[in-house]
Amino acid sequence: MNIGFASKKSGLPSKTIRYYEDIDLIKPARAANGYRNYSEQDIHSLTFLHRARDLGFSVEECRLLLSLYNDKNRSSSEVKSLALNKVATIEKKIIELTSMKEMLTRLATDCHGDNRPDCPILDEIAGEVLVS
Amino acid sequence: MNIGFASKKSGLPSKTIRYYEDIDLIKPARAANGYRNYSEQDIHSLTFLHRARDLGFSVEECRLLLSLYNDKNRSSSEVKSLALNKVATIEKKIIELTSMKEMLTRLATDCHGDNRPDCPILDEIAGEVLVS
DNA sequence: TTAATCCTTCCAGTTACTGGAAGGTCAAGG
DNA sequence: CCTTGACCTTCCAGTAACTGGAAGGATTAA
Repeated sequence: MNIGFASKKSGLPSKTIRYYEDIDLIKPARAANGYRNYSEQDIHSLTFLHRARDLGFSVEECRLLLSLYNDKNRSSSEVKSLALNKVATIEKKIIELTSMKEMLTRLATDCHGDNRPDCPILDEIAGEVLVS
Repeated sequence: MNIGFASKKSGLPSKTIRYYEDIDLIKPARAANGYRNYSEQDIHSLTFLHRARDLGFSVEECRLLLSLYNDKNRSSSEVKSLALNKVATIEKKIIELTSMKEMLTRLATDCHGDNRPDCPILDEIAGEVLVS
């Protein structure tokens, strides 16, 4: 099947699918006219990639996951440790975003938000008084 | 003062300070030898930028915040709405990350993580069974 | 004088796509 | 048979916000 259909099946934009080929993630066959021709297995891989990306894995991590998926001698511990590392990274990011959010919320609460120029938000960004 | 000192004062790497000049955020004076020469006011702006970036504002938003900071006719409501929009964006991101984290945690819990190849994580990424 | 540590500019690379141009192919309708 | 529209192809450039490194000039201390 050609790229438009592969896109619909996998949920990835055609542009992204071509990009994945560019970086050697999936190489489809070619039809006589030069069009890409995706097998069921290819679609499977594309869907796998789509889901792994949605779970927060980088493209390089997805490459590894895909190779592990196709490696019948893999150790599940390798996959698990990838997943747990990702969880840790995500947790760190959540903590960081939460603290940013709390700070901004406090600043916004302090600001009356009308047409006058005095603004605690700017004052605090400018001043020494930022407390997280 | 030259860029190394400005870097120490503002907490921004010299590279970043030069980059901010490149994109017209802050233009310091130049000494006779061609070195950048930062005034106290420049340092103030750099510190402002550093903090606003840390709060999650994009560089373009920082440009706007800096211009508002220097605009004595500003309305505080404009600043407040920037802050509240940012809070909303951050909240969305946190929700997204939290759902990724929960999913990965569940997958990792289901995986025994030893030297055998069978792995529920890969199975679920590959299969139709992803439930968020 | 020389070595270390600044500073300068400029070019390239990062991540993961996305947009767009220029042009080939295919299926359907008139 | 021709045209039109929707596909497909490749290639080039741009995004965000830096970061690294090369090549070379300036300053300072020993």
